[in-house]
Amino acid sequence: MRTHTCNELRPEHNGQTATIIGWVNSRRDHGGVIFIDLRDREGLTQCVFRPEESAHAAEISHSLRHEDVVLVTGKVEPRPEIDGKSAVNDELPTGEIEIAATELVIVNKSEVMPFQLEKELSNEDLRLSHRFLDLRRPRMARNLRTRHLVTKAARDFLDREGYIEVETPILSKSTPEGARDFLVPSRMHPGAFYALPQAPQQYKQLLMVAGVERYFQVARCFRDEDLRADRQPEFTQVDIEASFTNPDEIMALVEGCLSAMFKAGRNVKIPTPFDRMTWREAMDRFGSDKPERRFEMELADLSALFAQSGFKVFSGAVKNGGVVKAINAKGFAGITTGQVDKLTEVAVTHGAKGLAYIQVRGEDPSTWRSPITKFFSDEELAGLKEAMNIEEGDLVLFAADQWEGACGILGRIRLEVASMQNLLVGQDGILDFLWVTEFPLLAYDEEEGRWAAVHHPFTRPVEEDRARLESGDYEGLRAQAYDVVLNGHELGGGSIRIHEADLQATMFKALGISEEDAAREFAHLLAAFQFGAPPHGGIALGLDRIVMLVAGEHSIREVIAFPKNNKGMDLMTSSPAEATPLQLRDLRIKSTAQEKKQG
RNA sequence: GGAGCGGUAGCUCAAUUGGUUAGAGCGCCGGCCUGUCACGCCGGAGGUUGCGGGUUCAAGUCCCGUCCGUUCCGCCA
Repeated sequence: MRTHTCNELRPEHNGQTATIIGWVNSRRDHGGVIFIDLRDREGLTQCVFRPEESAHAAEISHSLRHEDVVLVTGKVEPRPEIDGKSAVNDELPTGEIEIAATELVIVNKSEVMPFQLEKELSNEDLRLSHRFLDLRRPRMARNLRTRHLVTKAARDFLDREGYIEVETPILSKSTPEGARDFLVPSRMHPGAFYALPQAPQQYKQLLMVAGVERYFQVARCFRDEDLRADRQPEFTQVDIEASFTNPDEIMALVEGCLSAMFKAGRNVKIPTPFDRMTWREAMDRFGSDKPERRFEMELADLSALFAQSGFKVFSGAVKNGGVVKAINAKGFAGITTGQVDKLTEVAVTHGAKGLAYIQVRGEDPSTWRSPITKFFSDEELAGLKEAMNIEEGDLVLFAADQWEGACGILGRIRLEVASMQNLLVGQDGILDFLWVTEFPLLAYDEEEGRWAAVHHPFTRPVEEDRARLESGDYEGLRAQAYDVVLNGHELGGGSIRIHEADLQATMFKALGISEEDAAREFAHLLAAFQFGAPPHGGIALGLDRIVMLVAGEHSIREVIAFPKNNKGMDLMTSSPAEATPLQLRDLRIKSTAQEKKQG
């Protein structure tokens, strides 16, 4: 067997006989002398085959092809100097030596590869259907290792903090709130189904009632919803819960945990504590509950300035209790018509009627190019110039609507403009962590005509808002909930929970869940709360997203070994797949074909 | 469910206004080469332009439908 890995031999090994095994990364056949770069997971080592050392090994080395698995034995030698030129390869850690092969065993031949490992591949289908080959690429191998290091760092950190990992069931119970569940039919209980957990939320709260006090789990979660670049139907959370705690403690814990994870995966020290900002401030200044703060372009409030404006779109919005907000895209007056159209489209997609803007061609407002400035008074123009710090070359963009809507639209526009202006190019090294606190407790769902939990139904209101919850005054209630944000990505969210049966019942009532439904769906939780449930709270961190950001990737698929494609399929194993009639019979489920037959 | 972008050789891509036999690089196959390291040089094979229909003297290119991929919206407590 091998005596060394492919990233182990150095000049100090010169003269020794070594055996290495791995994949043929490349072959450079000079007719007489042949070079092979042998690869294992640790690195590359050059093997040189010369007829004078072993005619046999040199002969069969000609037949080597990409990705053959071979075993090479030979003497470790320094790279020679040829015609005064050194053959040392500075790019390789093993570049000062080579193995002069005396024996070559072809362990296993490879078919011609469907793609070249050293080249980037845009065909996602091909990558996923041959994932076992895709993962051989150095970048993917590195990502797998990064994931391991980051996960291990989280486990080690939480262990040191007195948290114990407890596994909770995968075969679980469907819950009425939240995402669609994956259902698993029960053979022993025909017609009944398990659900795969969307999160171990209720189990971890029950573990608090059980007296575990400090729990964590690297937990697989499942949601049957449409996918995105940062969303998979199954994903992993670092799930944390503690008793007798408060938001400050949880936030400090998470700061320590994330520091350990980034240190382990990227060898960077992140400054703590993180900044904090209420949800209201985040929305007001950045138009997002996960602010990207690596560039400025903050939202300004112009409601007072335009309250009496002759431009009815603005004054009307204010009269209706709304706001006029604007951003100043410095130096972007040269925006193209196509880009304006694109921004307008973004605004309309998110519920705006249109997008008002001013291209600032000069100091004097008469030089400004805009479809709306003609409606403004001189005072309004002067006030606008002052409020927005308008200078030649700027582009000012407006939104007028109810506060949350206007902020949200402008927040999206802000990100789109930043993308157009390349404001984030070269900013990958900046890690801007932020806590967003005091999320709303409830939001009105127009479609369903009821109030819904913004976080989840177990989230505790801010204590001073509790009376309003109990009296049915749901507008603007704040939750003891917090999200941790990095560069505009939500890394995790948590809250202090409800631990009293009566408050939980009040919450279910607010969500329009009847007492009978609550008793049926959440009996275990309500019962548990009656036996000395400790005050508790926690958080869930999205491990896939964290690893993605640690690794500098742009999709979580790059840091998941075997991800699903956009349609939720595993192209390698071709799942989901139809079950056999026998399987379905055991489960007493009719196949689609049978149903059609029966009409 | 909706919108954008894409689908041309094994891979990455090109193909002018609709106009000759759809090209290039890499890979693959064969030959040459004793110091390369993405070796080099010579030669070769490889295509139902995702699929179906339409317009046209002529379609990779235009139109309609459909399938697939991807990004986003809805959705994701």
